[in-house]
Amino acid sequence: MPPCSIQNNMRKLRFDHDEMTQQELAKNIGVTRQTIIAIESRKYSPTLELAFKIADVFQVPLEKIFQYKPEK
Amino acid sequence: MPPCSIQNNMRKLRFDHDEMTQQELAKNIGVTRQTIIAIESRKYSPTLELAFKIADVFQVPLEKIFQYKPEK
DNA sequence: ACATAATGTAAAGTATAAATAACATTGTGC
DNA sequence: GCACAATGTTATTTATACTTTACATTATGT
Repeated sequence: MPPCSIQNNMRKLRFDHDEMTQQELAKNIGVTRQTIIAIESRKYSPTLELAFKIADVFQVPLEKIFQYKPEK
Repeated sequence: MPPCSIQNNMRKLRFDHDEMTQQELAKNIGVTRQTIIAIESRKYSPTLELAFKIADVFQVPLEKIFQYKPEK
């Protein structure tokens, strides 16, 4: 099913960061693990706040993690 | 009253772009004028999709428009 | 003064992100 | 094999972004 229109490479970033688990990431940015799962699997897009927080954790610019892909 | 934690300089960008009106901007990105008002006045943050679309219209990187300011 | 364009404000409804909880799957090590 | 950690799935609920409508304010021009 066509999830959301925002791509991301959080999985790669987690593993590049000492194989950080979803649980750890969730705790770092103050959300639940389900939210991480949903974003990684593109069930839905994160809010802008969350996107910034995630970029903060990985110390990369937001656009290096999230890319907008218009549906068509 | 500090509503949302995301700052932006959309007003400046609109006027820098030939005084683009809220109505025009709204139409360009496919939302209503109320949404533009709410975001500009920081009643709430845009979704990540919307933030990307706005950056697209003004042809600047997302982070040049929106800055995250953690509440403290 | 009047008309109109641009911006602002507020209420009620819809859509979606995030929380919470319970259970299922996959993988790794012992 | 079993135990446990990490990830995935589903469902229900809460919070919030966005829409729609209607009306108010401010500015500009004739």
